[in-house]
Amino acid sequence: MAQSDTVDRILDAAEELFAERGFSETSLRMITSKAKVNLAAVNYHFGSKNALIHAVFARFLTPFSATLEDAFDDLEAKCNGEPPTLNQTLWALTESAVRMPQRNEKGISIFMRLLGLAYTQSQGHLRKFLEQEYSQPFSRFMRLLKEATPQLSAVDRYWRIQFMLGATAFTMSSSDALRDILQNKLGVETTVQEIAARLVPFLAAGMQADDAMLASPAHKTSVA
Amino acid sequence: MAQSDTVDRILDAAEELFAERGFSETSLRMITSKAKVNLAAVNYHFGSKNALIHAVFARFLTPFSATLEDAFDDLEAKCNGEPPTLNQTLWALTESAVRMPQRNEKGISIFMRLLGLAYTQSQGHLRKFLEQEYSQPFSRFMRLLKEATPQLSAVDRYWRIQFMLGATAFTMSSSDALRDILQNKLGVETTVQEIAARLVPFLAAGMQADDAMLASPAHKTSVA
DNA sequence: CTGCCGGTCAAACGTATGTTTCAAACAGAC
DNA sequence: GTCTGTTTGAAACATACGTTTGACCGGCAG
Repeated sequence: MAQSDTVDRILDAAEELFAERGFSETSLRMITSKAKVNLAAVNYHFGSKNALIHAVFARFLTPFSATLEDAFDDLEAKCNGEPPTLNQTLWALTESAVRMPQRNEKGISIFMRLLGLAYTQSQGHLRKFLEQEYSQPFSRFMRLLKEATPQLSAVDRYWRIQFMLGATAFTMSSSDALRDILQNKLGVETTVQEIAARLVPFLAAGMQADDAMLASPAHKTSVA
Repeated sequence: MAQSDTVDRILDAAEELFAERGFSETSLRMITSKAKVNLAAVNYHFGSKNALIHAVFARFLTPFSATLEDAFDDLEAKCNGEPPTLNQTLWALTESAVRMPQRNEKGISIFMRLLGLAYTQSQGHLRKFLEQEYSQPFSRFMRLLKEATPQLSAVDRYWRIQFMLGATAFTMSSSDALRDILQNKLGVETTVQEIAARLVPFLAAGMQADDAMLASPAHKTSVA
């Protein structure tokens, strides 16, 4: 699972602990004892705890954003000229995520949880780091979304994108727990891929919802 | 804004600081100095920091769950026998939330953010507290959702409820930041009520999405 | 062999945290 | 006024944290 190299052992342990417990709630001492390295090693190799957090993200996010750019290239090439549909865009994203080489069986769900935490725990430094390091693929994804939903007003699209992000980040960030619950209650096994396969139609439908009715709940009695 | 009573001043300050910075990232000294009370007052009146967190939630959640039960009562009475629709159920929830008497102008958005944090920050004690204190209205909401979506399999419904929760918790938990961004980018003002009014159709559409296509992305080229 | 250098180690540093202590101030009852 | 129980106040406590230090090790060039 882990190379004997100190740096990788630290990254592996940190990744897992951060995902389990959050950033502030995970101490360097937990990390170094799980990684079986000396406490000082973190500051020696990374400089600070914050820098370690950044490194954990960079290790996954850098190859991922490259993969994603490729997927978007392919998609746009295949559509020559026409803007890709919403479904196509969403699938390009989820497939890129799923296809990433995974360090272990938990792999992607760990990282989804980290992304969710990054958004929720208002760690200023992290948000700044992610924004200025990975703004390009993010902007591109936003542009594709815009072109795939020309019928939406800018404001509607803005909010619905937030809703999509929320459903995704939240679900993925607790996908382990949710999978376990489902396993116990209904005896069903689930993979991250299957969750994604359920999530995408949900998102696409919500994104393209027809909101004839808005603002007031006067239509409470209206149809399903 | 706040009574001169020590307990309330602590609760007000804690509520605001927790919402801004999270639980672990907010120290008792921040709270007591913002509330202009002595440090020891927290442990005197509440017993511990965790108990203070619980009290912050209870102050809002207890009256809210009562309001919600009433709303569900009304709804079921109005439908005599027939199960309420998905839209009706969702609106009953959001209206109950919006109608809660608010301590100040931030009111509900602060509390939405706290609820989001409660779910994300894996503070074991908090989740346990919420589950065993407010399980009844929660179960009732789940039952209504089930009756409003009989066409869904148990597994589908399970996941889609998670998606709804995610979109809601996530959006509300960062609703302040999102509102500010929107204000700066598009010059649009937004209230929590308006966000809810956009969210509900999104959720309803996603919940009732027709997933003829599932599992495999072979239909990548299929329609919007 | 000597000198060096990247890496590891145990120990300590300074600071911040949640909690406790105990005396002082207060309020209401008698 | 005095007594009694409750609430505040300043200070200390013990612990945990992120970070720094300086000694130590092992391989390798000269």
